[in-house]
Amino acid sequence: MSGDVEVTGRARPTLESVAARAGVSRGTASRALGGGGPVSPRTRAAVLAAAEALGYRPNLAARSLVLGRTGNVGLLVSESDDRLFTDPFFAAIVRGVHGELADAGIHLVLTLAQTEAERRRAVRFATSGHVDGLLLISVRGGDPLPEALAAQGLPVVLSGRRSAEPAAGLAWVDADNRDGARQAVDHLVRTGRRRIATVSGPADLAAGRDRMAGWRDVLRAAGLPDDLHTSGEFDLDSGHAATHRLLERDPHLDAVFAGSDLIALGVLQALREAGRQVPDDVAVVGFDDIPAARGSDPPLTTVRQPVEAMGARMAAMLLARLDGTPPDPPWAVLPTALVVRSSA
Amino acid sequence: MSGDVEVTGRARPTLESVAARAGVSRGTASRALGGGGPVSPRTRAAVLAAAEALGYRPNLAARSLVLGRTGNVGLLVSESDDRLFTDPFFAAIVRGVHGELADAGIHLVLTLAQTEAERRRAVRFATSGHVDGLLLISVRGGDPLPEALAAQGLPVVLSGRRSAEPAAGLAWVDADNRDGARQAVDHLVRTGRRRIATVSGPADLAAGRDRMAGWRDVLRAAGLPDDLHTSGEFDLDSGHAATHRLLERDPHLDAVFAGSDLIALGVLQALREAGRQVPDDVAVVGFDDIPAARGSDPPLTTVRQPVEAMGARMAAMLLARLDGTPPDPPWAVLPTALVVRSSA
DNA sequence: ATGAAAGCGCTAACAC
DNA sequence: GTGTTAGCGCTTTCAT
Repeated sequence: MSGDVEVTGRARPTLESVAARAGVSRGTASRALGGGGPVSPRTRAAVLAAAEALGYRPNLAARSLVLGRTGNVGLLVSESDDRLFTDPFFAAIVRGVHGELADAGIHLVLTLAQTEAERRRAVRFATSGHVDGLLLISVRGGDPLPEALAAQGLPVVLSGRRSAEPAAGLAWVDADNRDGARQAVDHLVRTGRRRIATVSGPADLAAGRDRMAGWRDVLRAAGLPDDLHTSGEFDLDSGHAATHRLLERDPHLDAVFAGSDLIALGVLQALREAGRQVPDDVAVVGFDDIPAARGSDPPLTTVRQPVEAMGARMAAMLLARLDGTPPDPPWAVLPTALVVRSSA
Repeated sequence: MSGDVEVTGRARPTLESVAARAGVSRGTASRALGGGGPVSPRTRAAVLAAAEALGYRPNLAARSLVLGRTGNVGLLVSESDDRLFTDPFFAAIVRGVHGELADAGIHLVLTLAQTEAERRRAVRFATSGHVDGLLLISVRGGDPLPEALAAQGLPVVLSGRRSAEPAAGLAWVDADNRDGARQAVDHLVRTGRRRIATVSGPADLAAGRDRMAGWRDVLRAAGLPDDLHTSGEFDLDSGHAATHRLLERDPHLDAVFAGSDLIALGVLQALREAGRQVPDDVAVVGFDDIPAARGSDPPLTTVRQPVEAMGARMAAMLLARLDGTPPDPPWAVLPTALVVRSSA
């Protein structure tokens, strides 16, 4: 080959070259472009024109070095489970977060932490000065990571409920899982169901616990038995296996509240195998409203959570904190809503 | 409140402080920690100990400023469609990409570009020196973005087939969509189907076109008619509506090859409404193997593509390019595989 | 093998 | 209002 023809032959223009072309000093050019200092309209116009002509883009590393801020926030997916990768939750969170950050000119740096080694790397990353703050997704109950990070002085916002008095520098956003579950089970009770089981998600994820608690709330209030429950992962196999166990314990159960739509799909499958008609013999309600929920047979009644809005809210809370106005209270609970289709 | 107790009271240790503690100069400390220069074992040990004791983390902005590299690569999701957000494709790509980058100590900066305004912002971002290279996801056929970016001298790798001779600095990775479609339709033919329709994805996405081409390949080779095709988006409604149209055109069709699993779910729904049994009256094959594919009634026969591996490969190609060894050829096509369940 | 010094591109404090 | 200057923290010659 005839050698690398370096297309970017001319080096990127610096503030220096812009200033030179506009016939001013570097400091003035800096003020004209971004800073708040006083600049005459004439000069400003000249600098802007020069920058435009040269195609000037500020060097972010240099800016970040002097400012002590990076203009980045991290999104750390503490993914011990596969949930994020089996439903579109992750993508929706990202979309919400990104929308909010982009408006503020902040960039999103993504980090996954599945293994223990990756977790250590993620901590190093978060404390390396690469980001000004951190968003944490899918944190298990006893996980010390958020507090550890916040203790380093890094602003942190989590998805998923935490204690009502989070540590300093720590905030959280969650969907109202408990109320969503109540709506779902309430719907079952009002439509005449009496033996209502639940297949809930992992007990060490707040979402799993809260959805089960909502189920129990309604049953107790209605004076109905709350003995039919099993928990597992948020996936199809969990739903499938659990339903067969439940059916053995009580062949006459007439409803199942599933902790997620994927679980619900497994429930439907098991009910088919057991010869039960849905919703005639057994009603089924899911949670999440994933796209495939509309395509099941029958289409799934489920609880929708505002995932994208949750992402946006997390980002907004972090930005507020970075602006020096920590949100008070340092948490937010977003409403969920029942979507009634044919399965219940 | 009693004032901000700045927990990070002591400023972050710099190389200077490490050097001081080790009793050497800043330059020596730098060499000991990372650089390749000659350092005596004694000195190196002293510097390492000092760094450890101080909890030293290099300032990335400073390093990036002097090195002219950022240690970041961008993942730009040029999402004109909703596909990434309705199936777990996006998450799997991210996982693959991240795994590869993390090993190289490179960070992933995520950018979405849905609207025209966001696209402009994304271009500014990509050319702002914030990233050393760019990964592009979900690019439509005529989109000039990749070439424009590559022309700026930015190394770019796309997901999805491009011309066989991509522009300089541009590379791509794709699944073998055409072959996957061939496997699917071949399976239909071998199991006795004769009126095989397809509901394909968008014609301006290579994946959509290639899957339809594979369908046609097999039908022509088998001397079967290839007139039953419609195209739409990669979603459930497309599949649903298209199937009703197809059924009108030929009530006797005995198989449908769907361009995605979500389409296939819509197809199943429409077939149920039309009173057709699957697979007895009509066989259905999907594409992607999303988690919900196992939960449909009947479970979906589908084509699996190695999404995570595609992400990893994209990242690997970009890293190679950044290391100065551009991959040759500048593309990769990864194999797909038929997963037979009950729907065909 | 080590120290001194230059400089990456930028902002902000300080003179004028 | 504008120019000058001093760094931000790091890597890398160049001497020694």
